[in-house]
Amino acid sequence: MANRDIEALKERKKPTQERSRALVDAVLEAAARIVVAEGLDALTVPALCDVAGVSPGSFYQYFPHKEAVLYALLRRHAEDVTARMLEVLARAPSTPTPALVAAAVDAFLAAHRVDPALHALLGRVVASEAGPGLEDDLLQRFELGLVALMRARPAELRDRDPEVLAFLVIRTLEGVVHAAARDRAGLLATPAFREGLVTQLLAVLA
Amino acid sequence: MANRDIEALKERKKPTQERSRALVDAVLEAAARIVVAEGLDALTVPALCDVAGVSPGSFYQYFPHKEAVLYALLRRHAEDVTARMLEVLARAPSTPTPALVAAAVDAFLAAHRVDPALHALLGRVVASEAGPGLEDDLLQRFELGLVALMRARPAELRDRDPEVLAFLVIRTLEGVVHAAARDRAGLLATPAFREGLVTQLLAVLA
Amino acid sequence: MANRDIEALKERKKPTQERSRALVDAVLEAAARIVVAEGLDALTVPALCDVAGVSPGSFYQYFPHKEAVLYALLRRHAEDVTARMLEVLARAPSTPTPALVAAAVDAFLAAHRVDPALHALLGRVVASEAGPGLEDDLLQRFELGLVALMRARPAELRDRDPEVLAFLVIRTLEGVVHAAARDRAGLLATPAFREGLVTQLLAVLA
Amino acid sequence: MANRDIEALKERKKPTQERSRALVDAVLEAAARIVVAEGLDALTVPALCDVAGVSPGSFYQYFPHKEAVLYALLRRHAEDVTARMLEVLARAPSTPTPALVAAAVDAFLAAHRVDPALHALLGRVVASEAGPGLEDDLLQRFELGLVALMRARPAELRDRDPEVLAFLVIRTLEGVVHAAARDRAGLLATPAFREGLVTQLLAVLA
DNA sequence: AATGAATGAGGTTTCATTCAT
DNA sequence: GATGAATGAAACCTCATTCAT
Repeated sequence: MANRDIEALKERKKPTQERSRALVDAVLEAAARIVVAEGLDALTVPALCDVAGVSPGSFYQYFPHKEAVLYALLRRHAEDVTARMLEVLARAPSTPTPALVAAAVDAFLAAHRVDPALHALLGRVVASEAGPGLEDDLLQRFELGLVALMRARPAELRDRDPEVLAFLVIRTLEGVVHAAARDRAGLLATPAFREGLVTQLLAVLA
Repeated sequence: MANRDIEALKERKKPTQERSRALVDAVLEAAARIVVAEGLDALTVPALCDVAGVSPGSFYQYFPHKEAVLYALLRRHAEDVTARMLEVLARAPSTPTPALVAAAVDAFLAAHRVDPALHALLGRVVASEAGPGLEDDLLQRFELGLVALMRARPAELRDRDPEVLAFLVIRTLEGVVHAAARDRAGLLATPAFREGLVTQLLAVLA
Repeated sequence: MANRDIEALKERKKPTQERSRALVDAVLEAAARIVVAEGLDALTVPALCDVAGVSPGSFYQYFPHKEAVLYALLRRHAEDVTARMLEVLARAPSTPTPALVAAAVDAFLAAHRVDPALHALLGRVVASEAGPGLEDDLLQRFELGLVALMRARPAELRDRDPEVLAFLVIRTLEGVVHAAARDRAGLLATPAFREGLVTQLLAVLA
Repeated sequence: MANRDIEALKERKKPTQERSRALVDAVLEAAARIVVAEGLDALTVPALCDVAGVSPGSFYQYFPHKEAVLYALLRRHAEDVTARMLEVLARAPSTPTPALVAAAVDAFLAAHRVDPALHALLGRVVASEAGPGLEDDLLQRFELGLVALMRARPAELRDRDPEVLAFLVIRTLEGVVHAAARDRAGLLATPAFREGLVTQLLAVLA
């Protein structure tokens, strides 16, 4: 799965029609199934077309290249997670830090409780292939939100660099939750796991 | 980069001669360079052979398949990291937890300061491709060491599950450090980053 | 030319369209030409594609593997021969044994007069590579027909085992005719050759 | 297994030394084993060297190319068979035709009762690859002997062409016996099979 | 707008053969 | 004379992508 021109992602027809939207959904659905069941290498265009019930010609009318499918999946996931996190941050002003952190952890865990295997995989894709730049606009909104939040509570921030702390918090969440999703799916719903995460992040933030 | 028979890794000739050892090293070196510079998909056998100055025939005399190169790289890294961590743990009896955690973080950071881009890739991508079982014997020795350590300090462990805590600690280290290695290499040497990590892990462990 | 999964033969697309039928024919034609001119080892996929004017991609859309071409050629030949022989056997009830044997020999010779070099190769090499099971359904129908015929003439069969006799007859025909096709193509049309074969087989059957 | 320069066969060192003779024997032995057990395609130089316990360098000191091994095996078999047949023919003057034919069939069957699978395979090799020219000097001595014999019995030959008859006899023997060796090894020792062959050949010859 | 046949580049791997030691 | 590491040509086959229908 090579790195590909991310800018090309918008070049193709936007699936505004109802039928086209269905096609795109079928493809993404199929991609998720294939990738979870057989791994990234099984995500070939023929396989995708077979599972999605779509012809290669149609496929290439909505995706500029194969990688676009993964990127779309990734964006979907990133949007979901970011939305949940921003929602939590939005409640920040009226919430004490410990409750806020707990809520954030819960939101993050909730986002990863649906199809954890897929999310773990997507995490890997981000880590390796797409690298920075794909989901960064989303991730950064979260990071910026977090930084803003911390700056708003200088007593807890003390004289530390909020950007470093935000980086730590977000990457810890991602790293640990994806690792659990991949290797110990059972942990995801465990109170001990959640408590640990909350403790850890609270220590950083306050 | 498909998952491949890990058992086959020992089937090929061991490079006992000096000449062969040089060949294997050249290949690993080349693989690291390619992967860091152009990504996992650029790691093809022809590319590998070109960069390493080796013929495909020779390559396949020492590696059962292409993936074996990555596994070898991974094992190398895992051995390095584990050795460092176990060394720290060995000093445990006479060291208070905060100093221990700081030492562990330092050791982990030190291990990732050489070729951080490669390590980020290895840690997150290959480890999961190869699945559990490749570096597990190494990783688990570290995890078990950590669990033992925590059980030896029941006052700090309280009634929490040491295995969950060990998982959190190790995956946090991996996730955060690899993310930094990939996206913000500058952070790796920052005191703020190190402090943050220590604080975080200490919060979990004590 | 390794033995290959015979079951896979039906996995590929059946050439229903006119265009595809032409492709398959071109490939078989090319295979016959190559094999006769340069031997079995010259039958490589690149050579096949070059001669047939087909791309490897297209080739593999209609043949599951290289061997399938030979199998198809073999089946074609076996079907031709078997059809001719069964046709002769069908006339059996009203025909005395000598005339029947003469007719069978003539039919067999006629089948091998077109492209004898190819048939010699197919008959002796491929039949055994593919092992029993590829043309067996065809060959056995002939063998069974022969057995039935002999049982219907117990005076001539006497107390001998018809299956052994059928084996002798069929393998003699094959062996001798293929040898002639290969080494002395001139013989195939010779009355002396034909008479000799008829005499021989008649001696076995009556 | 490509066709190769047969003339090159004598280019290499003749194994006159005792040690060399052992090497050549080991290689031929190994080749027979491989070919019978796994088929012609498994006869690779590495496999041959492994099984024979010989290094490739040594191998190429005694064989000009891989094919030479098969040719040597073939020559060995052809020499064995021809010797047996000529021995039978040598007794001809004092023996009536039926007894002679029976003796010839017996000799031929005896030659193929040792390692029939190998002989069936060699028969195929002759048929397909080496073609005419490899064992022909041997085969022709047999054929010529047979022709001479028939000419010596003009009453039985009548006005038929002895060369055609010799061809029929020899190819029948080869074809039928090799087929039996390959597909129905059990038949080789059967009286019914032997009787059938004798009857058949006798009908041609007398 | 959809289809799916065709393309052909290119990847992995093996193996016959040579040659330095 | 023997070894076995090195070579590199070449085979098989897949797959992303295009384009005629």
